[in-house]
Parts: sequence; structure tokens; C-alpha cells
Amino acid sequence: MQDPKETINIENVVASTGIGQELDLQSVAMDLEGADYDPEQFPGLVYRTQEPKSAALIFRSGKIVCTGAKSTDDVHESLRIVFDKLRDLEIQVDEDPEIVVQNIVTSADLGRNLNLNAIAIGLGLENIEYEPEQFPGLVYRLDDPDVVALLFGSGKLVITGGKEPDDAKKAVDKIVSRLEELGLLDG
Amino acid sequence: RLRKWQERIRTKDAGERNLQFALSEIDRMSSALGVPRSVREVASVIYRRALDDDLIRGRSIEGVATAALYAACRQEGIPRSLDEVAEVARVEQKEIGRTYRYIAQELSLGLEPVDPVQYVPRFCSELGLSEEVEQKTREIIEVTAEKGMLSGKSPTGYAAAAIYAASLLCNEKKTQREVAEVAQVTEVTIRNRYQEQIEALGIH
DNA sequence: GCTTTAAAAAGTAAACT
DNA sequence: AGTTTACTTTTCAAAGC
Repeated sequence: MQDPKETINIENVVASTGIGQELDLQSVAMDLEGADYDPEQFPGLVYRTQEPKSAALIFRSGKIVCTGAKSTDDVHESLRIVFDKLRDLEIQVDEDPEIVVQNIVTSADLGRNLNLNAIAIGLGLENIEYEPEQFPGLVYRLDDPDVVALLFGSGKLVITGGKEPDDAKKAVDKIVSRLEELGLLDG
Repeated sequence: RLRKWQERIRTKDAGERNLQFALSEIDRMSSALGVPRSVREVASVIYRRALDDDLIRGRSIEGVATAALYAACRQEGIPRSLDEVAEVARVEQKEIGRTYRYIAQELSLGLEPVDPVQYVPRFCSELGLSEEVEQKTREIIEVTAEKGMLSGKSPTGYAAAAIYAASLLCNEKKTQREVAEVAQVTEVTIRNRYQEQIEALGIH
């Protein structure tokens, strides 16, 4: 296979922002087509964008969470659509609300099968969580970058908890070198 | 001063009552699962350690007691699956698993992933299979796991498939349904693991 | 703690055809 | 038996219970 870093793919980006204005979600729900609002179940109103595909959770405080986008650019594009929809409803929306990326979910492929049992022992049982009866992935928490990796027997992995795309690259680098020095990446 | 003293007694009594309740629950579940007395004792020790380390805060006594018993079975090398434990517990499987992961981490229990081989004697015995099948099953598990095929797979499903395969090879056939029943897995899982195992063993 | 939203990984499971 | 749908794990924000 190739360089694992080349296989990194962003699967989901979660971000938060705010329009700087309080909202009457009941009336927004009435006027905004496709809006899902059930305050008994959840305090936020759900609005989905098609292109780029994402889901926005809009709160009474005017704060918004956007999730499901495949890149930080898509997050901005999705939120631009949400802002414009709200402006169409004659709601005041700040000029350029600050958008903060809270979490990036990434997938990657180490290109070779992994013996999770050996890796669990090698990395140290106190540093990992591997309960195949409950979930097929091995959970590995890194300090720097501060992310969580899920390793699978196929060699594929998920990196989550990062704030910037670069965190996934750093994490894959660390994981690869750690497994290599343990002699668990060959065979 | 008297109130303070009474409060202390009350707290102490409540703590005692809670501990007694937890230990009686461990006893009740142990009996239902048919685990030896030594396992109950290990479970009690784990529960007391969790209590001493304040791990019960924010969790139910019942959940910690159940997780302690699940951990004790594993520590003693005679595991019960979460499914089996959940059947006799008063908390749901998801909470048992979550609580087990928490106390295992906090108490540094250092338990390795369950080895499918540890389920073999009990399952084979329940199925009335011979020592020969049991030995063949162990061989199948060891040889295929060596090839890295165990990664991510459920230990019970893996053991069940190997038992099914061994029963065929030793002419003591048990149906997938019979094996699935004692291992608490579906026939689909046995079929999938069985196909992989016989392919890896080169039995065609 | 919980509720909701999204997404990937791989295993298991249940409901259908 | 094969397909589809769905749930397990991790992460994160939001407001309220």
C-alpha cells in the first residue's frame, strides 16, 4: 500500500457559531421549510442543507451547531445557506459570525491487517480499551494531538476529537511509528 | 454535637446497608450463573475496591456490583458473556459494559481481552460433547487466531463457530442452532466465523 | 447523566424477501 | 440464504431537564 497519510479522509466536521440574536424557534419552525422542531424532545431546531449536505441545530439563544459537513469549507458554505435562510425570514444575522470548528472525524487506512490483541498488550492495557464483545475497534487515546483513534483489524482507523485537519496527520504518524517500534505493523 | 454523631451513625448504617445489598446481589447473580464461590469472593473484593476509590458516585450500586461480577469471572478465567450476565442482572447490558470498562480502567484490573478458548469447556459440556471435540476446538481457535483472524470478533461467536466445526470434524455433529443456543449468538454469526475458520485451515 | 445531529470503522442482529 | 436497516464505539457543540 501507500503512505497511510495519503489515505486520510475527512468524514465529518462539527462546528459552532451564533447569529448574535435571540430567536423565536416556534415561528422559525413555521416559516422555514423542512425544519424539525420538537422542544419536548430537544431544545434545538433541526435544519438540513442539501448541498453541501449537513444538519444545523438552531437554538433559542441564536447559537448554532453545524454537523455532517465533509470539510471546513463545506461548514462555512452550509452555514452561509442557513444564515441567508434566516435573513429571508427577516431575522437579523451578524455580518460574519465567528465559526469555531469543534471536532473533525477522519478515516484512514494503514494498509495492512492488525492483530488487535497484540497491539492491546503492546500499547499497554492501561492505555487502550479493547472489548471485542462490545465493539470491534480498539480505542487508543493520544495526548498530542489530543484525539481518539479507533483501530480495526482491517488496518482501517478512525481519528476523532481533533480541531484541525492536521491533527489527523500527526495522529496517524504517531500511531504508525508507535506500532512500528513495537514491531506490530509488519508480518 | 449529638446530631452530628447521629448523622455519622446514620451514614455509616446506610453505607453498611448498601454494601450488604451489593454483596447479596453478587451472591444472587452468582448463584443464577452457577459460578464458584471463589468468583463471588473476587467480585466482592473488586466491589469493595470500587467503593473505597469512590467509583460508585454517579453510578448505581446494582450496576457496579454486576460489573464487578463480570470482571471477576474474567479474572478467574471462567468468563460469562455480557449477554449471560445481563440475563440475571437488574441493569441493562449496555450499562454493565460501560461500568465494567470504567472500573477496569480505574482499578487497573489489567484484564486482557477474553480468549475464546475459555468458553470452550463450559459450552462443550452443555452440549454434551467429548473431550476430543473440546481439544479439536481449542486447536481450531489457536491456529486461526494465530493468523490474526480473531481481531475485532466476538469471543463467544468465535468459540461457537470453532465448536461447530470441531463437532463436524469429529463426527459428533451439533447443529448451528444448538451451538448458537448455548453460546447466545445467532446462527448467522456461527456461519460467518465457521466459513472463515475452515478456509483458513484449508479444510474443503 | 440524558435528550439530538453527523460521520466513519466492523461486528452482530433482526426483520424481510 | 441474501438484503436492508439498525444498533454497538468515539468525538463535539448547543439548552434544558
